[in-house]
Amino acid sequence: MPSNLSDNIPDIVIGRLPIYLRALNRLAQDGHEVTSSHELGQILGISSAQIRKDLSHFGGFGKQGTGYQIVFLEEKLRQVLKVNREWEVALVGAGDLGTALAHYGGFAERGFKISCVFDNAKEKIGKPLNGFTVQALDELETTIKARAIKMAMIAVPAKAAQEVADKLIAVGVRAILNYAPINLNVPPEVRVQYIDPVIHMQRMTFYLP
Amino acid sequence: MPSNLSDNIPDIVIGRLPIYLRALNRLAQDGHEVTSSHELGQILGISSAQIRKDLSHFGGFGKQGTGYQIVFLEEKLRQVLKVNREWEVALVGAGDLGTALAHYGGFAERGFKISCVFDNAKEKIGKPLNGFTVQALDELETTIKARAIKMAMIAVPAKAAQEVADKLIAVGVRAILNYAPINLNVPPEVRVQYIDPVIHMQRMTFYLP
DNA sequence: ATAAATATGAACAAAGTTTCACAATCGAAA
DNA sequence: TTTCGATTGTGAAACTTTGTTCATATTTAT
Repeated sequence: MPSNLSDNIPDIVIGRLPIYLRALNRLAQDGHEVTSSHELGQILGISSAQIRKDLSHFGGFGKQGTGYQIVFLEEKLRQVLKVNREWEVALVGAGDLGTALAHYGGFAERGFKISCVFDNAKEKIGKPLNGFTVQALDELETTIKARAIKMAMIAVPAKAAQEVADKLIAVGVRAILNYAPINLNVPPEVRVQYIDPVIHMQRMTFYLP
Repeated sequence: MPSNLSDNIPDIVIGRLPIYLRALNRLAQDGHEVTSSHELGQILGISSAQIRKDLSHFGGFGKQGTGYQIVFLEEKLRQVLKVNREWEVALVGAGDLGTALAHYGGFAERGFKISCVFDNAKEKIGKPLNGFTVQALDELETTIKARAIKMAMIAVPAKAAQEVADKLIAVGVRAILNYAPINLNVPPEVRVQYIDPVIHMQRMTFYLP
């Protein structure tokens, strides 16, 4: 009898759900209506048993003999992941990277709406950026509290990242996507995900001759 | 008796080494000369035992009672990861993302030199981009083979990514950093790492109230 | 010199994750 | 209606990863 209520699902399982969701999107776009754990596993390079076991944490979404209805499974996964609604996201840092993130359409498309941008450089404050006005860091507290924003992206230099994170957490942010190449120290109720492309590159060179 | 020779080290261990290296860099920059598994663990939120165990796969780099000499350990980790030299990298895709990647200084700084850029859009080919000239995809084979390039980044739309990957692999690339939001099908001798920021965001919303 | 404190590396134990294997179920076809 | 092939969901087994403990080595303080 599986349950949706924090059954203490392993984090590694949660980490695979967005990948399943992305593959299902693609299958649906390509006109498929049903799929199977075997087919999904083929696409993703994961065993079919693992996919079935992962999904079974949240309920029986498939039909024996048939497989999974793609749109139904997508809907269920969106519910589980809480991405069946729009999330407002604060962006801190309006340098090259911050600017690129503000312009990237993929966030809004998939439910994450960047809704304010902060920087502390005088020459950037007040400038328009893809529909926003870059705000001073001083305004971070007011803006984020007023909108009850819970998610943020950090795109500032490494030496400023911890301080920015502390500020964000103090005003209620609970999930941070950190592009600064540094580990953040955060309390346990705050989630952090890291993106540092060099780390990924260094992880691959080990296997090269 | 630990060995550097592919002792079949778990990939998860390899994945942590770049993170150790990044933290060591930072400690060195801050003027530290030695550290301990305990201190590193504090910084990274990892147990000290795990750090010692990970490192012991490659040799005894520390001194009992003292800890680890930072520059020595950095050098050893660079050797293990094969990042104690410069790697040439091909970039495919000169759109917004590709352009941002070409301009990002962090790759060259840490040993990954983007040394050619490809796109198939007529209006981009021949244009200068941070010191390179954007080349047509037709020239991919000649250029990559001539320079014996083994690493590439894919920054093209999802629908083109698999085809690009196939081309790259055919001409000798063995490690791919894929920014397209799609899983690539590759032979076992090729490593792929994925960067899709939305996936990271979706992984965090599960834990939000 | 000696004792106390610190820290590694290795062996062992515990916890967590993945795979296996199969009963139960479904839909289609004879 | 019965049979057949396909496919799920799941408990048990196998495997991987993490954490604990301890013998030993080094440094520092007395």
